[in-house]
Amino acid sequence: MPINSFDNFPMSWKPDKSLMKQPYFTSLADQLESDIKNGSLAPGTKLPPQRELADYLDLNFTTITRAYNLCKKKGLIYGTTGRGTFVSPHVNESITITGADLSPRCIEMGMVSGFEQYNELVVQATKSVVEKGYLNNLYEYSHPTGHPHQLAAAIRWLEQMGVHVDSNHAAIFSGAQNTLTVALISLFEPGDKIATDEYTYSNFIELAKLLNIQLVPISGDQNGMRADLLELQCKQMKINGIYLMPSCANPTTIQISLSRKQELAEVIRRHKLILIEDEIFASMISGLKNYETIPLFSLVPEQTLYISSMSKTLCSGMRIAYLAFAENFRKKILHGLFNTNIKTSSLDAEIITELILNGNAYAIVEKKRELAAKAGAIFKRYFPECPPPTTPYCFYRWLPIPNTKPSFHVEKELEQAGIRVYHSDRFIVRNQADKQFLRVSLSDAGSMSKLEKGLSILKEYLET
Amino acid sequence: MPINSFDNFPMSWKPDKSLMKQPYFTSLADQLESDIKNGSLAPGTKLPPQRELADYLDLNFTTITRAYNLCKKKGLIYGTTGRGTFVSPHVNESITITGADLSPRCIEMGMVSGFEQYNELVVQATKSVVEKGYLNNLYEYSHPTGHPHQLAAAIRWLEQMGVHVDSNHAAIFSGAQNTLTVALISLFEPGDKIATDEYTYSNFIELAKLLNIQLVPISGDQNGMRADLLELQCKQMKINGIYLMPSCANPTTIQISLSRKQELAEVIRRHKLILIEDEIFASMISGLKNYETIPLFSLVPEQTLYISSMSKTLCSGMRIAYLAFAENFRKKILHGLFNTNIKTSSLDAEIITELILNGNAYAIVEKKRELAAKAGAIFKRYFPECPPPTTPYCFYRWLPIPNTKPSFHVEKELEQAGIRVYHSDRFIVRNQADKQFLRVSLSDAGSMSKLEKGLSILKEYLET
DNA sequence: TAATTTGTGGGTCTACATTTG
DNA sequence: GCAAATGTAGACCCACAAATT
Repeated sequence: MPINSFDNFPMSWKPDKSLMKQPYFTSLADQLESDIKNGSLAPGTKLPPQRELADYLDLNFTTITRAYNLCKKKGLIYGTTGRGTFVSPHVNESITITGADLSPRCIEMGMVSGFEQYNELVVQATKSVVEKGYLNNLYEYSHPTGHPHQLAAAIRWLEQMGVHVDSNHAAIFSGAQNTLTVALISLFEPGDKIATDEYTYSNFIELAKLLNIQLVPISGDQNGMRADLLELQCKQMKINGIYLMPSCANPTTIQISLSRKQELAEVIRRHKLILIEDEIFASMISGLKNYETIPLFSLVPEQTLYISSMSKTLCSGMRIAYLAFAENFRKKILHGLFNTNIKTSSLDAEIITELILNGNAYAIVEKKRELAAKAGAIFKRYFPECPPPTTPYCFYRWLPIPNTKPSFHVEKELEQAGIRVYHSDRFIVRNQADKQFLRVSLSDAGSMSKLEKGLSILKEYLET
Repeated sequence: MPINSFDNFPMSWKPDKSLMKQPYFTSLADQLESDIKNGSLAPGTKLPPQRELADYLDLNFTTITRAYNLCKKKGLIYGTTGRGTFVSPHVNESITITGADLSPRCIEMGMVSGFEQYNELVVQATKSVVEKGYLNNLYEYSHPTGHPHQLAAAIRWLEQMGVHVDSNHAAIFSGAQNTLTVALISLFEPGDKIATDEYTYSNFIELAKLLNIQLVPISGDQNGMRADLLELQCKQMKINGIYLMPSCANPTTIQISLSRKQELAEVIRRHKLILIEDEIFASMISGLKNYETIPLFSLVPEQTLYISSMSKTLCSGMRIAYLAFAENFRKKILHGLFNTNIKTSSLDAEIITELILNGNAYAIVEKKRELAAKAGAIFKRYFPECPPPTTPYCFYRWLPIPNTKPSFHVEKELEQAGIRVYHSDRFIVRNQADKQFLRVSLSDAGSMSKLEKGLSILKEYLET
């Protein structure tokens, strides 16, 4: 997507003077919003500078600032001092990834919900929970953060990820997305800023947009987000938090190196950022000798929320995630939990607890590792030139593609060809990127042969 | 709580001039916040007028406005043109009702989770779901709004409440509070205003506070919120939505009469308010000849979200609620659902579905009616002078008490005496009230004899 | 009823920081 | 490395509306 290169001669956007009425700034913002929404202002377009528009409309330029601010709050545009104001990417399409509406003749390589082949073990756990005969207790209203024995299992699980907390500093939530929601609502205000990777998980981008929280992208390299650039950005503006997926960034598959973690921790501490450490894949590498990892939680415990999702790891139908938090977040997080969810399904929590206690959780992880390795090998056969993920057992790949077609066309054409994959534009936090990628899920095709079929369709598409 | 009657001579609040530094408005807001939080400014206190403070601090008065605005956004204070600016009620205590931390020797008459005696039927439903052998399907990631047969059951249930929608206009959520969260996030912006009764559900008050949504209390009478006052308020300011619990307001037990519903619907339509119709108890009276009720949803369908919670009705351990919505909310609501929850627990949804399909949902409702009637009769024996609820089978009572002690002392003293009940101050939306009440839950004592014990403790306490 | 008090909303001015050329 | 372009932030002024006296 080229930035409008005519710059401002003539003005890239001319509001209709006749529609302007007091209050001017809302009137202007409304026009801008509708022109963005109806498509006459495409993502990436540079808007006229505030002073120029003010001149044109015969207003003080700070009135334009106010109009732009309204749209900025809605995530429609963003501005950089010295450079200008631009229409945000994907303002019109929702980039949310839901797994819904897939045509039955299409192979799923978009969604990453994580190898459903071993749900049978979860079914078994369900049966054994039901047979134990204490369901009645679970069905009463109590223990909104989780029943004591459920929390104990959660803590045990977290310990294996290197996160050590007691039962007053952990709680059971309804899945990772729900945990993120509560975290953002509880600890941030509308208008706050959170640093993220340049590419990050689409549903987090959308959630931030919903809550009027601004994401500030920080560039990174093969070791993860660059700490020096984070430091720089923190000096420039008030950044309130940072969102990271250290063991396997979604979608880029980058794992943050230990030394980078230490550098980042330093900056996080210095600028008092609230760190949201979203670990969907930590369990895949924890316990592996060669991939020993330590959570950022252990480096800056007093500022970190550590999220361990069980949905991808164990079973996507179970909406369970564990959150570990420090004492200074305790009151706010629990307050947020009570007032947004009241509590998590006791039954789901119990089933996951059963899986942890009877050891099958580990069996599932082990089997998913095997599947991930197998699927990864297949992928490598088709795309040997694709840079391999820094993390082993990653459930998806980040495939560079030629920069020829408008991003959403690529998705559509591939869907017509019979596979669903997601384009890098869905994951982009702010600016339009110069490179393009596809996130290729290896875990949801349904079988290895379907995966293989899907990859061959993809390869053929990219070669023509 | 008396409004500070010294008015402003000397000023009720003097910020420390030496602490003022640029930017003044944040500096001032910070001082105000900390003085409210540390208790030196009590709820209800009238703050100095903006111009007076400005004079004192040698600033322009709109700079004070900005400082006040910051605190207003946080819900710490509120202002009325012509009258002044006041410290909000319960700024320091969380009024959230969670059911947690009840001392074991205390009888629960605070929480209203709703007669857990029939959870055995839910256990049965769980077993039969497990035996059916299609759990594997439920555990895969699909149908984020609910599986088709689950939605079909939901629609059937909603129909019995007089709400008619198709499967594209209903979705399954993780309980009523979660539905409210998604509704507020999806359809409102920070700073928006929602009209409510003068007393309303505490967790809704807290949720609104969390999301920076302002609640505007509208007075009512025995037929519910007064439509003329709503009209008046809508003319005065931009109100974006309205929150009602028509069949049984929590905590006041008032049922909105049919004619009042029609008047309210008229105002709601005229001012294009988004109506959140929260029906926890509709199922208790639906189907009863003498209490026929029609939902506001049927009067202004295009502007209404109808929430039917299953947690209180059927089983509080099941986090399931149904939401019915009109086409124009569809996109936003589903977008909100996907990005805050991803989806609801399929297992919980399936169990509730099973209960609806096998008829036991109705059996549970019928049995809870009996319990509610029985508990109500006991209550009447102890407190014959307490005005009876307009709704039959209400799970709690709204008991007027003498206006002698500071509100939260009453709760504490009663807890020491052996019962937990909640004081009306917890439910108050804005101003301090002149009358005081207790909300007395009849449904959670555990047994009728415990309830009776609790009521006798309460009676004794009130008589001394 | 008119005058006063008080809060709200919107537009303007100035200082300043960052990016770009 | 400086000047110009450009966005950001804070304070001020004025018009106005509602509540009080």
